[in-house]
Amino acid sequence: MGIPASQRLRKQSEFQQVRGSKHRIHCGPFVVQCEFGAEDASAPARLGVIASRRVGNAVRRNYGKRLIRELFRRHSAVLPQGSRFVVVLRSGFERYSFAELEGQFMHAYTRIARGADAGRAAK
RNA sequence: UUCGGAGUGUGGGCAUUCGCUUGAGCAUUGCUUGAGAGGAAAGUCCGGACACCGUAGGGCAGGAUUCCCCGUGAAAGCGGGGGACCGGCAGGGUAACCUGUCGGGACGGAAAGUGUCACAGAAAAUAUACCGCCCUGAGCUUGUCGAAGGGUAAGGGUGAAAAGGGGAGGUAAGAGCUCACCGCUUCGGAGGUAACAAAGAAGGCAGGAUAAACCCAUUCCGGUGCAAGGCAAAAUAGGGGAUCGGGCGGCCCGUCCAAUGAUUCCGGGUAUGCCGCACUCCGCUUCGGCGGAGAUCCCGCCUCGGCGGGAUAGAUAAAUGAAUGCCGAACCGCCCCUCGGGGCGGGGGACAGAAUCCGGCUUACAGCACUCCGAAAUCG
RNA sequence: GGCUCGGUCGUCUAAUGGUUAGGACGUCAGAUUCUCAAUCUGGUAAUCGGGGUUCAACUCCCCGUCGAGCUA
Repeated sequence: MGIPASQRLRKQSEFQQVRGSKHRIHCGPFVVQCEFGAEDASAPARLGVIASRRVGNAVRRNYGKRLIRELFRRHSAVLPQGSRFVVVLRSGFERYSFAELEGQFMHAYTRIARGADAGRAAK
């Protein structure tokens, strides 16, 4: 799977900070939330995945987390640096193939990029 | 042969590329190389190892255990055999019951004591007289009448359960009241390692069920659980109130510690990293490792007993993955067809993810293989 | 991860092992009203699943399942 431990969110405080963010995008099988400029501008983006018990048993939860992390790893180069992401898995994600999930993730990314540009322009 | 059920085993394979966790090496933050989920890792139902609680000693309370023998195991448990009991079937018998066979499992004790047994029924545990049967019989309407008193558990009906069975004698009617048989109880004890129990003797028959009701007996159990526990760092108000002994855990005795002591409540802060922890033990060490011994698994050799080599998951918002290609079972569609199968295309694997470790139990499980049981069809 | 507790109509709750599992709110039907509300009457509706003990189980025991709580 995807990403080293240094690029994962590991503390409850970090999760709660991103969960309070306004940037939230629904895309069917999952929800993406992000926060820009939380870290150093040169640091790579960091990711945390939330899979509640509603998603399924331990096998399904871990499988979903692996898929999301793999998507993050493939496209981490184009994500804005110094940002934090939290992906909340929803039940029924298994109905989507890996390619479909990738399309959903890229769609979410384009909206994130627009939001990030708008945020920079507002400053 | 097909279908169904139960049990056991197995639990898709190979290659390439890109990644993750971790050990080692080189280098200095990159490269090389090794390792990387299960039979249930699950449920957390039992038993241990290990760690801490400053005493783990005694008693009570509480919890667990439960026919006998053998094997295995540290224990829990598991396997085999036997005994008694219960249920089905068959045979004998009027019945009670006996014999045989198949199956079942939390199978010590109801004769230490207490409790409960609804509804129905006269009566439910010190048995009882509703109907019925029988005797005496006031009375007057003299009858197949009958107030009242008494005898009776044979018959009726109720119930899950009604206090031995059917028969003969006996009687006013009846009754183990008496008798033989069967059953039962007590004594007994051939035999058996034992649970158990044959023969025999005595007794007219008591002693309903329930202990997965309290309980009694038996054999055992100190408590808490790796979020145990240790080290380091950081932060804060080392604050205020109450109690007077506290460690102690459910209680008592006992024991240990001790008034700048301890507990508890209120308010506030922190909840981070490392070790424990990754086959085990021993020795050496420059603390990085090295060597030896042992356990388990795999491979090779082989004189079939060993020898040689290799290996032993260790994460913590929690690694063990993704993509592509080839092979591939179930299943679906089409075609051929000697009706057994063959070809082409699609399809692409059940339950499920280590969390201190180990042993068991329970539960989930597609397909395939094997064994057993049942049903149907065909052949002999 | 470890430990502990619980599950009763749609919801909140009662029931000593013993009647047809009771009550309130809800819901449905009827009555009342010109209509609605309120009110009255009646109905509907449940023991988490499986097995065992017992004459009889919501209750006792075992296995599973779902859901809570505690624990640094």
